[in-house]
Amino acid sequence: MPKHPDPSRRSERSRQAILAAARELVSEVGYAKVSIEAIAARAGVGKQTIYRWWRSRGAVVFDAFLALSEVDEGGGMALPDTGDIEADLKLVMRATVAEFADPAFEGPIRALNTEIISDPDLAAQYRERLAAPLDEAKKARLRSAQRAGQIAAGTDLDLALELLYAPLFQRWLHRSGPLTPEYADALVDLFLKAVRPA
Amino acid sequence: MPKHPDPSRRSERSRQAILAAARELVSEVGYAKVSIEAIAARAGVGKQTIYRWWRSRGAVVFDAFLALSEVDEGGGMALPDTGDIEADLKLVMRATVAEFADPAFEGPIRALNTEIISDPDLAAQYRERLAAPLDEAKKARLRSAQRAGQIAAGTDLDLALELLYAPLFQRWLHRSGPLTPEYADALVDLFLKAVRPA
Amino acid sequence: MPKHPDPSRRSERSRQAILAAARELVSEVGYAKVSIEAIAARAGVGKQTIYRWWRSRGAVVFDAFLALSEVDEGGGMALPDTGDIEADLKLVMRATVAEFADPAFEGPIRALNTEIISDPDLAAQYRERLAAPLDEAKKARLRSAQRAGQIAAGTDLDLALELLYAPLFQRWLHRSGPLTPEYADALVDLFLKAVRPA
Amino acid sequence: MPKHPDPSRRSERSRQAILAAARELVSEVGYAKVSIEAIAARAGVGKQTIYRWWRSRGAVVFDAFLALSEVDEGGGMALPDTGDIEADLKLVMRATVAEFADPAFEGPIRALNTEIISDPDLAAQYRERLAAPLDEAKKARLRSAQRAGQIAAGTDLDLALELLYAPLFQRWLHRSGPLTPEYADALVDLFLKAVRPA
DNA sequence: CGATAAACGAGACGGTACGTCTAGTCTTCCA
DNA sequence: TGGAAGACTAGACGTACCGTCTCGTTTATCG
Repeated sequence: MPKHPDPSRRSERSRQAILAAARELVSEVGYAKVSIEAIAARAGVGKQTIYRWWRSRGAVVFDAFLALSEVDEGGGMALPDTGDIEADLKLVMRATVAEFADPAFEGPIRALNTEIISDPDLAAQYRERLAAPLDEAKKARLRSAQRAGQIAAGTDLDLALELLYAPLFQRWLHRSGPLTPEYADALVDLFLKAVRPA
Repeated sequence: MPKHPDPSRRSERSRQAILAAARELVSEVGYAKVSIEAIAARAGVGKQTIYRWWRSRGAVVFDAFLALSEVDEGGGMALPDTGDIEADLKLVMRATVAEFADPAFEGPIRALNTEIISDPDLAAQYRERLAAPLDEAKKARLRSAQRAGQIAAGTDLDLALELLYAPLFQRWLHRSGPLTPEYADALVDLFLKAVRPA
Repeated sequence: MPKHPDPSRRSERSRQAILAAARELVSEVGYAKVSIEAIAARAGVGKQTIYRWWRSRGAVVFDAFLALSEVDEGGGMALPDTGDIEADLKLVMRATVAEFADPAFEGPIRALNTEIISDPDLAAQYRERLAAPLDEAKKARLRSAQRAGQIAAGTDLDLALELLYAPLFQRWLHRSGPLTPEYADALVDLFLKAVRPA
Repeated sequence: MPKHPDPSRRSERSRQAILAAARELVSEVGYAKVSIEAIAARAGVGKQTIYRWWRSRGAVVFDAFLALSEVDEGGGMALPDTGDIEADLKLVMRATVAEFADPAFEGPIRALNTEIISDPDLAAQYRERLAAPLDEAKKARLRSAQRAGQIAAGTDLDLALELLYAPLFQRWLHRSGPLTPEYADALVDLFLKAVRPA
């Protein structure tokens, strides 16, 4: 029978120290070389305290970055809405392209995806805690465009979102082509053609 | 100065044994738990023989599956071309959806992507040896549709291909939604709207 | 400053539970594998309760067996005295030999000696609470033999006792020879030769 | 099936480093606190190299001291033989008493006995490699005394040896009395009385 | 055709990290 | 307010692999 520790007695101080140590180590030595041993040492924490609350090294690091992202965005979050869906989307997609090109994001995001791919549990957490809020914000903008008659009324917004973002994501993940502002623009153009009202 | 072994003296018997052992072990215990030690033992081979010819565990396993795929497809490969681009694409996309759902492919493909994400070298090999031929076949079909006036003349086929496949790939990778024949159809419909002639 | 708990408030129920748990665990898994953790869990007691009242794991287990032995023998205890010192000693030594051969005694006694060797404190307790009463009984019988003129008047009884028992003990401890009734007899013969009146 | 490593490939350098480290650590921190981890670190050796060649921590430390003792004594070894068995034995026993009192020997010998008590394997090694040669030398002296008519012809020399040494050993092990030159003399007197010719 | 040099199987080596276990301390909560 | 419960820091346990490094043993050209 597996022991279930009592979360009410959990040390918040240790939890924070562990997440901070994980973040630091990832950016210092890279995700692949971060060990639970090193996190524990850096955090001034017994290894058991990590094993008690996380299933795996992946889960710790994942949590560390998720916590970071959740803090960053907080609750409210919205895409620009000038009324011009094309301009707004190009702005956003160019920003996204730039973000993916940022070496500081590169490592952690790739690490995140590495974990997500083969761990359905972490994938679910990722969707719920990170992707879902972002997607909702994006869909809000698309809905606004729908109301403005710029996007067809019956469009499946989940599918539309994939159409817009997945090409960019895949190109980045597989390094199968350059990520430029022009690419972002071309993608938006094609996307808008696909979803415009008949 | 790093020693460069002479490929002409390489033992083909050992090479085959290693790749076979790698494949077997991946399907038996899962990619993450396959070790070079285990591959060597299973193949009846010294560890050094693996280190001599491959850079990393990822490279071995990658090679093992690449070799498998390359054998499967051989040289020629073409998508169906009945003249009806919509019907042809839906057929292909439904088949792709089914393939991704196959548990036998699931594991290895996820493992492959795990390696690719953080190893640019393997990513390049993947593109050249696996993705490129497939993409070429797909682009050939799209060109045929272009000639038939079903797809706009100026369309960037690389981008178009991403528009068609990336949404499916991302949904599978992140498990962010169901992969059904209906999904395949909806994706093709949206895609064709995006690339149809003005 | 070390806290000295008030013995008057000590929970007798906990004490008994701890000693019982210690005894059970020793006979179940062997002395070397008994941990304070396991004793506390088995006794349904907090670890601190053990640390409060005992100095070490050895002290707990030692106490557990000492308590047991003290109960067994009670107060009165005497060697047989038929007037024939040779016959009486051979009887006693043969019994002792048999006791050492008993597998049920083997483990605990070896464990006891392990602790005693390197912990002077436990050694002192052992002498006072276990060895002294036994030795006193044995010396009583020797004194009786002295009075009967079977043992020299000036004999140092402490040394005599060592002469009689230490060879047997050492042979058992080091497993340096067989422990048989014949051995007991031979030992008694030699002993009596050493201590007989001039 | 337990793996049996090939002794011919064993690194003598590592073996020596391990034994030396073990000896150093025992005298620095005491036997009880010596860990395999520490020995490996001190010796500049992987832990596996220790586990490959020794069964337990006890076995390593044991070997370390046994190796030391074996070197010390070399092959030849004999007790003094002036023709006066009483004088010779008193000399030897006084020396033995002094040796046991030496704090530098105290620790290691107690540690040795701790291991021996509960590990029959080590006990056997101890008898063969350490005790047997010493006992043989002692028995040689007793045989010489037998030939000189100072000890009864039929005496069982193994038993006699125990009679002579076990009391001293037990008193030291259990700290049950003072170890003085006078004690040594008294012991020899009693011993000689036991074994003298009828 | 015999030497000679490479790749080979095997596996010991110094190491790192694993995940588990226990020590001994500290904290919380209950009776 | 003492004691059960158990989370905490610390660190050893024994195992699994890492990548490197000898060892002999094939093999396979070349002199």
